[in-house]
Amino acid sequence: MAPDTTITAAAPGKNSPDWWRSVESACQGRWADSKAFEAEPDDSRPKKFITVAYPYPNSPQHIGHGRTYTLADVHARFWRLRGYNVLFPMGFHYTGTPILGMARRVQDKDAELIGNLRDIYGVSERDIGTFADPLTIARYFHNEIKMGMKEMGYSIDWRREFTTIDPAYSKFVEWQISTLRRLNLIIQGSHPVGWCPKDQNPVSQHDTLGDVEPAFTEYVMIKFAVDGYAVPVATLRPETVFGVTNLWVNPDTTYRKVAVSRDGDGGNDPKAEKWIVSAECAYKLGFLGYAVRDEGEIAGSDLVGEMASEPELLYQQPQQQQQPRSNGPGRKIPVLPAKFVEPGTGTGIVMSVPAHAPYDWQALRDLQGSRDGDDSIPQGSSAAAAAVAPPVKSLAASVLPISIIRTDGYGDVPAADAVSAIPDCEGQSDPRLEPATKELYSKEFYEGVMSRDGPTAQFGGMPVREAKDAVGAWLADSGCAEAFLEIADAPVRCRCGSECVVKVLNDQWFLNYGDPKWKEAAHGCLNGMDILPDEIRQEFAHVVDWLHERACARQHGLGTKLPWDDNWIVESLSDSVIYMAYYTISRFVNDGTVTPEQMVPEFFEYVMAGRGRNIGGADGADPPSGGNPDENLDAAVAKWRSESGIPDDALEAMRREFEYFYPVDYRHSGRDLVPNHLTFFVLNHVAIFSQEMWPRGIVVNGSVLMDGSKMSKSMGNIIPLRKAIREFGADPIRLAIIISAELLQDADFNMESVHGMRSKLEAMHAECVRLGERGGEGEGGSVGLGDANTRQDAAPSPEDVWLLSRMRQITSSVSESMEKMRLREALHLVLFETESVLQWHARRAAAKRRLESDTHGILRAVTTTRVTMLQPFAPHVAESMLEALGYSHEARAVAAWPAPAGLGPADHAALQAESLLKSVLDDIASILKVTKITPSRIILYVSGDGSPKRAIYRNVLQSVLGGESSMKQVMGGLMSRSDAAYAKKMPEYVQKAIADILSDPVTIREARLAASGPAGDSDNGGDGDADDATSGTGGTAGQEPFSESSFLASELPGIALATFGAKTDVYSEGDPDIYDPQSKARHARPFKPAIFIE
RNA sequence: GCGGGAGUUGCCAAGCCUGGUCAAAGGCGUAGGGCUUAGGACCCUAUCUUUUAGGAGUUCAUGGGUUCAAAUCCCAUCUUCCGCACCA
Repeated sequence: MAPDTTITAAAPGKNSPDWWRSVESACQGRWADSKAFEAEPDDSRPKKFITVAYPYPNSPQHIGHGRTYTLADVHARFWRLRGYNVLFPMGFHYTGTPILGMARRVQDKDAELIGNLRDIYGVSERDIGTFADPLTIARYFHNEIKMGMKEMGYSIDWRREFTTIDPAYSKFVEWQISTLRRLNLIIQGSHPVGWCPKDQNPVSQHDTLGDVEPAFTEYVMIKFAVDGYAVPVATLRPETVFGVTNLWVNPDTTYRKVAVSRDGDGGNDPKAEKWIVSAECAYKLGFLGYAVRDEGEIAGSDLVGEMASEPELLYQQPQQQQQPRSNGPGRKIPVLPAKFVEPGTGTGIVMSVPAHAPYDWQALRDLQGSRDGDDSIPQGSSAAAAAVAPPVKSLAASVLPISIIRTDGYGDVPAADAVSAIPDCEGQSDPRLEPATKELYSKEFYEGVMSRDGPTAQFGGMPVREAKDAVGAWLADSGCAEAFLEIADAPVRCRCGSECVVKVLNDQWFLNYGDPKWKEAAHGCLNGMDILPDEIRQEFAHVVDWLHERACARQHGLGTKLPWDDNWIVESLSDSVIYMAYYTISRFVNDGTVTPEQMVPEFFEYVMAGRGRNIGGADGADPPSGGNPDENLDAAVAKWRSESGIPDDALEAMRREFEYFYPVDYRHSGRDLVPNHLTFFVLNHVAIFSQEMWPRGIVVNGSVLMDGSKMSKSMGNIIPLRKAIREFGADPIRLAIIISAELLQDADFNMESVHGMRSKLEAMHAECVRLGERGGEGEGGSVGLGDANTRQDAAPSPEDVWLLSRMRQITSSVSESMEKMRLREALHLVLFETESVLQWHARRAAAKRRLESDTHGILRAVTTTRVTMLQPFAPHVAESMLEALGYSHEARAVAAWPAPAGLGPADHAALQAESLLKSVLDDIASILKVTKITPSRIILYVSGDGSPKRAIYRNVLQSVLGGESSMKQVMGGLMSRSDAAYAKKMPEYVQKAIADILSDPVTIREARLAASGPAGDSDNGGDGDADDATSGTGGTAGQEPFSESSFLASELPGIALATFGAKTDVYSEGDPDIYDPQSKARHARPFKPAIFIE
């Protein structure tokens, strides 16, 4: 006897963590020894290829990661038990930037990061010391995660493991990206990114202090002119350009005069323009694709009082001739001072639209403040106004608002309305102007319409929300305006401390997901896929529609270089979209069958696209199966093959491996990857592979909450998986994860639940030990239910028949749930539903004083079935349970998923009989509860076999089963039957019969129809049609009709005595010797006996 | 804004697709009991209101509607969570 088998069969002792560890390590050792999960092509078996998104090794796994992998593992194990050849592999995603960022932070001795590593992730000081090297980090956590996966019992084929920086993988990515380019799906263009000027790096959320995602504000920069200089203003509301009355500069700021050029350098480019902007703006322009050369400064105060020209475009429009704007065409507008102008925002110069912008309105009022006779001057602004130089004041006084947008609920000058709604406004620095501005903007944006007359005539009647873009485009097309991007939630700081800017990258490579043909193919693929759960399907469809160009290359980080441009590295989501195919050959890389040098693009074309297999050759039967026909390529591959140096048999083995396992049957991942990875996965497959290699299924799961709240480092509620395994055991954790929520829901994980699962499993195991100690006829044989019917005597007990029937139902429900990945439901059935079924059986058996030897056979059989179904969920302890039940090593190794048929036919008659028994017990209990009597005798009156109620009941049953369940319909049906016209006299009974029937499950109804007498017994000929339709149901056709009175007389007294401590008599309604002191018997209805208790 | 979810009896959470088996699973909490006097261990019972006969009443965000029948289907409203790109 092998030592491992003795370890696991023992019951858990006092120290349950030790016991769990021993069970787990024994099982895991056995799996490894028997290479249980090393899948090879096998044409005699159907295959399933199940994959999960591989982990990024920048932290250890926690429970949240554990969920996705556990779901996938249960899935893989389930199909394996169903006889499929399942491949379930794993890799590690090294490419990307976060690990680089971590390494940099370790170098910088970042206290927060080091604290987290030490306290939350439990990394030793010594190891942390080595983390200055990014690869060391990746390898450390790679190992950590892998150990955790093994300890969780994931059924992974580890021979195929790889990392995304392996040279061979890089070759694969080169092939992928070159293929996409050959198919013209990769394009080049410009693209803005958050940028750290010091590191010369794009920044993302991981790279910023406080993990802020750099977001952009897109301004329209409109160029006014002063003295031969362009004076650009940045605005979010380009449509208001028609209402500009003046410009604002900050008088305390020193502006820069700069030479700006789109290309070349600002100084020497003859086309360079001279601009005046704030120093901050000049700096930012340098990152936005402009060449900027400083040519001196000018004080804001010196700009005040200058007159600016608006863009020519605005007064060239013929429409405006009808009603010239106040200052006339080609008008000049004054430059005025305002303190609210921030040099760090936009260009540091602002256009003023006093009719529609509360700040502008108020700032003008502040300047005009001392005007005589105006008693509406806000308090507090007089002092400021007094300081305004007289020429400026008179300039300001000449400015009149130009109204250009009509909005319901506002007057001609909405900004004035908005400001006057602020009591005692304290001038342009009043903080209440901010919300007022937001509100007015929002109202005008959604409800406003451009005025039909005046300067806006060209856009007259257009809703503002459309005019905004239309005017912006109109200005830009004419060269009067340009886009200006700025960090929205500034300042965003890089981890190095410097402030980030927006940088426009000019030669960025994009995957053109906007290509309509590509989208169409992706939709086609999705439509044919099994998406679990199906609710998420429309989300995929929407993402496909919504995707457009996506950057697929970056300049820094770990990864594979673009084959045609080694300044760029393949972006790390783009290098992970078809890698499942790589699993089919990675074991050949790992064992040295093929070397990275040999893995040229032609290699992949041969193995994965089937090219070059029949050129000049053998059968010509296989057309090239690549998704993209290309004869030159075929020829090239054929040529390559003859000189590749890879032995034919090795090459064929790889091709066979790919052909056998591909496509992916199910791809598992978290819900967060739906809008990116999972959709890219589909898109890239349809682009690169031929249709028969397109993925067949996706399984999406929700995230994990810890005790109801999100897991986060700051809350300290991250529990590393390996720590949890040590404490509770892998199987209890697996079950707690599965039982906590259905697939798409967020799972609320908590330790109590793990605890509960552990005791549940321990109790089950103890039961197995008990059953196993008695031995069993199936001992050493196959694991199954062949020994279920072990009773030697002829007639099995009703409760045994019932138990087997229920198990059959449960088994088929579990199978169905598993196929749809409703694992929570499946596990619930295995654990709890089965439990309550067994409890009822035990109660029945105990009431009959059946001996253990009598029930042992059936209990062992049922428990075996249950444990078999538990295997995918709790693989370790289930194996130990099977062993405890007495099954040999060999039998356990092949223990297959139970087929419902193995339990014999479900006996609906037995199901309905037990249901009757239970409802009678419930009725007795509720009578006792209400009356509070202590029963000494219970008398039952069963509706008489020949009573008219039976005939009515049967007819009603037929009506209801036939879909007619309203009183009207049922009565109509009854009337048409000659003998049932009797029903007319007892409509209230008919009503009750309908209610009785509707309160039973359909299977019970059907069984009762079959049980309520042979077809046609109460019919005077004629309508045999209805009877034929139902006579076969319930599996009791040809048997004796079910007799309520004899069933209850034999089965009820024992259990009633055990339950209520009273003896029971059962009478039929019409019995001559009936004991019925309170005339209860007349209340008896079929399957609802009347009860009298004394 | 665009898109996708969610709102159930003290809490968490099933059920809704396939309307009647739903006063509504399961877990937690609470109360009582047992295990006989260690345990944050285990087991049983109860847990919307009402009821001395198995019954009745009122519930499943809110308001309408469809139906013999609605937590479940339809419409509207309110509240709330998540994703929106170069980032794994």
